[in-house]
This record gives sequence, C-alpha cells and structure tokens, in this order.
Amino acid sequence: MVLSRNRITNFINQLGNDSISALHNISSIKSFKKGDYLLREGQICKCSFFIEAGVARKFYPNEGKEITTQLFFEQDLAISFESYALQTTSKESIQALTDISVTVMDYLEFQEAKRAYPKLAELDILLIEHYTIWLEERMFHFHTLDAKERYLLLLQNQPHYIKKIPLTILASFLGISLETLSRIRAKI
Amino acid sequence: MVLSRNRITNFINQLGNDSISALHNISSIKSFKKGDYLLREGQICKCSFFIEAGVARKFYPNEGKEITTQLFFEQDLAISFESYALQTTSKESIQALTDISVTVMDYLEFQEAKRAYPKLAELDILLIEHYTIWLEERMFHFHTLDAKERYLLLLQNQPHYIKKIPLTILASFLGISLETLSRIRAKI
DNA sequence: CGAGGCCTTGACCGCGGTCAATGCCCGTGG
DNA sequence: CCACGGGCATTGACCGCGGTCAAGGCCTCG
Repeated sequence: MVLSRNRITNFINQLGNDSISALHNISSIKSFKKGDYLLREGQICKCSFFIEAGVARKFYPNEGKEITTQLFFEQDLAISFESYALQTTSKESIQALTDISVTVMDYLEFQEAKRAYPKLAELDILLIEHYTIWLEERMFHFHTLDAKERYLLLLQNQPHYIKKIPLTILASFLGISLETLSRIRAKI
Repeated sequence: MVLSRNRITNFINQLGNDSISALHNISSIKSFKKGDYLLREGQICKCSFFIEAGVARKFYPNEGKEITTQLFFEQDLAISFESYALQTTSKESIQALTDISVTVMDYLEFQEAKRAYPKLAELDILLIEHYTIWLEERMFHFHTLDAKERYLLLLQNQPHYIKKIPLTILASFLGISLETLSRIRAKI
C-alpha cells in the first residue's frame, strides 16, 4: 500500500506543467456537510472526489442494513469504482461522515484530458492499481484475520479517526455485527 | 462482469493493425503441464499469461494451507496483480491445474509498447478495470452470500470445469473448509 | 495387491450472529 | 432548567454455521 501510494506522489511530482494545469482546469473544490451524499445509489458516478479534509464512506444496502465498503480519509480518492469505470448506475452511495471538502473532477473531462496528455493516462493507471491493491489486501485480511485482528489493524492504520466513526458503520466495514465490535472494544 | 468483458473485446476489435502487430511482436505461445508453476511465490511477476486453453489457479500459503485466490479459465488473463503492477516479489504462485497453453507477454515490453501506442495504454486500463470489478464482486459475494450460495454461484458460472478441480482447491477459493464443501455437495 | 491421494462422514465446538433489554448521551421543547 | 425522546452503544442469553479432528471409504496407479 505504501509503495503504490509513493509511486503516485512521485509520479505527480514529476509531471509537466501542462499536465498539471490540464488537471486544474477540470477540477473544482466543493464542501459537504456531515451526512450529505456525494453520490446516491442508482445514480451514475460522473465525477471523482479527492478528499482534502474530513472523512467519508461508501456503502450499499443489503437486507435492510447498510454494508460499508470503504472509508475515505484525507488524500483518498472517493468513487464508486464500477459505476465510474463503466458509467453505469451505482449500487453504492458515498456519504460524508464529517463536514468535508473535496476536489471534484468530471469523468468525461478527465477522459478527454487523458487523450491530450498521455501522462494523465499513466496517472490513471497508477490510481486504479492503487485501489486494486488495496482491495486485494482487504480480501486477504478477510481470509486470514479474525474479527478482532481486523479491528486492531484498522485502529493501527487510522488511530485518531476511528473514534469518531459510529460503531455501526465501522462494524459493517469490518464485516461483523455492531454487538461483536462492541464486545471486542470492551476487551480492549 | 459481462459488460466490462464486452468492452474489452469491442475495444480490441477496433484496434488499428499497428497496435495489434505491436502486441503480436511481444507475445509468444507456451505450454505447461498439469501441476507446473507459471509463477512461484517470491519471484517477480515479469509477464502476463493469457489462457488459451486449460485451467490454472493463483494461491498463497497461509498457516500451512494454500488459499486459492483466483481460478483462470480460457480467455482469462493470469497475473499476480500487485507483483506485476509494482514489479515486486509475489506473495502468490500461479499453477496449471490441467495441461494448458498460454500467450505470454513480457511486462517491460508491454510498458514500452504502451508508450508507442497510446491505444494499448487504454487497453491496459480496461483490463485492470475488469479485474478490479471482478474483485469488488468477489468481496460483495463474501459479504452477502453464505458458503452454499457462493458454491452454487460458482457452479452456475463455470459448470463443466468445476468437477475437474480438486475439492481442496475449490473450497479454499470459496473461503470454506473442504469438509464443509463436501457436505454442501452431498445435499445437492 | 498395496499405498497414497482425495473425498466423505460423524462428533464436537467456538466464533460471531440475532434478539432483546438496558444504559448513556444529547438535543429539543415545555 | 429539567424532562423526555431518539439515536447509538453495551451487555446478556441463546444458537447456528462452519471449522477442526479423526476415522473410514474409494480410486488410481505403480
């Protein structure tokens, strides 16, 4: 994870000014209040959201409950991947968990920019690879760690944010019930 | 899944001859015997394997057992993703489950080809997206389906191959013990 | 014919889920 | 300012899915 993240920052640092300004031209900053939706289930994910400050989550409904599939912290790129890539309706919603500010970039404009600046297509690949590696790691953890170990790992990676996120959301992200998570916490 | 697969075939069909022949120039056909390794844990995944015929799997060792993370059928692209993308040592191995023939393409040569033919960079994105969407779907199934439902889904998608794959491998791919899978089968 | 792989079946158990009661915190209105 | 209500967290009782351990069956191939 760290490696693929570094690859991205290094790549951006050595991008030419033309590529950079192309990105700026199609970006804008927006703010959302806690609880606001950046994307609703059923819509098409027509833009990407780069989190500048705050926390958000991605989730989908299942049997009356919400399953949280991803937590977004600062410097994360928030999209509903399949919906964004295929431009189809999204099964997932994206919601602000705190007041947040994000850099929004339009899907179509980014596609055009990639054609004009091949470096941006390379960047796109790095970003997708980063998400894919994260996903593989997540699968890996589900197979090899039990509930408590997964929680401790999350705590370790995001120590100060975790306390602010409702237990219900954390639990569904970890793939366990909120009662189980509460019991795990009770035992330190 | 079907959608993202079609996107790829459509894209390839409308590729120019120059891109196509660039691909051919860096590809070669190889055969492997049942049980052979296409990639061993600890090596760097320096090429991709497009399965022309036969079945293969990807797995990693965990606590004395092997966890199978992916089954490759005809027309699938077999790589150890993180190792391939970052060119780091692989945690996973890739192994032929039957005699297979594959089209091998070198990583570095493909990287060069992408620079020369931007269309190939686009193709690369489609291929990665396909894998990522598959992975998301796999996570989704682990969260929403129980052991039996996951097995039935696999049966449905790959009806004729499943019978030839050892139970142990299928079970670990489904994230269950071989005993449980055996019991599921017994109850039809 | 015997040995080793692979699969099946049984007995048992524990992790984590569900259901339900209770507690706690906080915002709102009387 | 206090009382009430709602949302969220805690805790207990119970249970079932699926794991582990172990014994036995069945091919296949040397």
